[in-house]
Order: sequence, then structure tokens, then C-alpha cells
Amino acid sequence: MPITPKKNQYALRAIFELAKHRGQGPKKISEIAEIQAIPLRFLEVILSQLKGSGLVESKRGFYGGYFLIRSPDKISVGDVIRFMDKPDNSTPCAACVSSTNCPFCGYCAFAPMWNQVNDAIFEIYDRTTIQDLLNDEKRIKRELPKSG
Amino acid sequence: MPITPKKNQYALRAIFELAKHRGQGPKKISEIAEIQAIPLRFLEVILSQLKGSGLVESKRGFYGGYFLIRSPDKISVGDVIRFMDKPDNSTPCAACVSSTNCPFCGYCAFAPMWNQVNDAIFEIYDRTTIQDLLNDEKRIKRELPKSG
DNA sequence: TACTTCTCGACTAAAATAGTCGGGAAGTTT
DNA sequence: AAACTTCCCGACTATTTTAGTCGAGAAGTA
Repeated sequence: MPITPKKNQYALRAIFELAKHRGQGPKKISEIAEIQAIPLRFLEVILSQLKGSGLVESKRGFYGGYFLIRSPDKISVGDVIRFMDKPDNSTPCAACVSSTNCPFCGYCAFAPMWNQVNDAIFEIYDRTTIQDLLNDEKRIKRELPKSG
Repeated sequence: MPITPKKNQYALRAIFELAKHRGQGPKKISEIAEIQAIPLRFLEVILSQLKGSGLVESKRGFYGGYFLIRSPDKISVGDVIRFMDKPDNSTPCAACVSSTNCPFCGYCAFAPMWNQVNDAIFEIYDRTTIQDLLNDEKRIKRELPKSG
């Protein structure tokens, strides 16, 4: 049971990849898919969906592809995850229990804990920008002796 | 996408219920199921599984039921969740990415963040005891004017 | 025109989760 | 002992979520 589904991770990796390429025009889905090891047709769906977030825009044709609207230090992981989880993040009872008919709503001993957990997760997501991740990768690659 | 699956929540609620009843002999599955609104046959499976954790023991027959081995202030939410997630919490690449063939193992920019998130979650789980939850419930019910 | 790339909606496949069931074993009551 | 209550076990089904695919079309470039 992963923290966040693969689809979200793919979305993050795609944006991460666009961030790397920023300033060099649109980047093709097929390239992102290959570099980040994401199934091509699935990534099409994901990026297309991401356009609705305003983080990303696209252009068709020969020199087409995707590109970021905002700069990577103005995009947080939280922005991405929250958007991907839309449709149904209607904060149920305690962000955790049976969305509709939880019989403990209002006096649930567990709710505060689930909320704490949720807050802790998003505290991290929100303070981590795509630029941070780029920096991390650079650092990691610098520290790796081989295959830099 | 809940933080933890229903099965884990049921396990926690069951133990919570046993904690309430502690010192008064075994408590029947059927009672726990009713009070905590958990499907009976499913709860059977869960409690039976929980015996493997050493947190819980059972007795059969007329005066049978389940009971806690340790006192509620010696049982943390983390104990329960970790046990329920057993079989397969083989900490993959970054506790998040494709368990087997993640192509970024070792130099993944995201891994530190996933680890931070995981740690933050379990920091909360580990410091929260069943006794804490009992106290919370008491407090909540005291503060509620009606239907205490 | 031919080619490349994104676009759209529907569709399928696989995995995880949630839940069920029948019949048996241990313990209690009468 | 018979009857009854409760947990026990393993296999089985159903539902939901996640992951991934596909064909045909529209916009842009050569």
C-alpha cells in the first residue's frame, strides 16, 4: 500500500522532467515517458489531465510537446498531489473513515489522529517544491561516483 | 484514497473496544462488531489475524471472546498498523515506488521525500497509544452536550 | 500532401480491498 | 451426554480502485 498511487507519482515525475527541460521549448510526451519509465499511453492521459491544473500547457505538431507555466520553485508537490486527488477529496468524516455512513462522525476518537497524519503529510508536500527535487537530484548525482 | 485501509481501521477499533472492556473478562466478537459497526464475519478474520501479533488473545465457548494481553498504554497505533501491514511491507526502493523494478533505485530524487512522509506518519502512529485514544474519547464525550 | 504531435473518450485488464460462507473445535450449561 | 455458544479455519466471491490500452481525430509543421 503505497503512500500515493502510481498515477500521482507519474504526474510528479512528468512535471519534474518538464522542469529540467524548462526554457528549451516544449518537451514530447514520448521523451518524458522514456526517460521516466512511464507507459506512454498512460502518460498521455495524465498530462492531458494535468492541463486542468494550470501548471502545464501543451502545443501540438512537429515542434509540439508539454511545458511548465510556472517556475519549478513556485510549484510544490502538494499542488500536484492535491490536483490529482481532486474529483473526490471531499474530506469525509475524518479524511479516512467510510466517506458516507461513518457512524462516529462528530465523536470519533480516531478522527484527530487521522487529521494529524493528513496534516503531517501535506506539510511535507507543501514545503517541497519541484526545484527542491531538482536540487536534490543534482546533489545525489554529484555524490555518486559512477555513471553520473 | 484513505490513509490506511478499512481493515486496519477495523483492527484499531476492535482493539480500542477491547481496551474499554479490559478487566471485565473476554468480549465477544459479535458485541464488538455491533458497537463499532464492523461486518461480523470480516471482524472474525481480522481478530483471528491479530492473535499473531501477541496483542490479543481469545477464549472459546459460552464465556468466550477476545481480550488484550498488554495494557492500553503499552499498545501504540503503530504496533497495530505495522502488524496488519506485515506480509508485504518489504520496504521497496523508497517505501513508495514500484516495489520490484523501479529504475531509479539509488539515485531517485523523490526517495528522500517519500521517506520523510513515511517517517512523519509513523512518528504519529508510534506516539499515539490506545490509552490516548480512550482518553480522547472520554474528553470528547464530556464536551458533547447531548447523547453522552 | 504527408508527417508529427497532442487530444478525446471509451474501453479492458489486473490487483487490491472488502466481505462471505460452511463446517468444525473448544468450552459451558443442563 | 446432548445442546448450545463462542471462536476457528480456509477457501471462496464480490466490489472497487488502479493501471493501462486503443482508435480515430485535430492542430501544427515541413
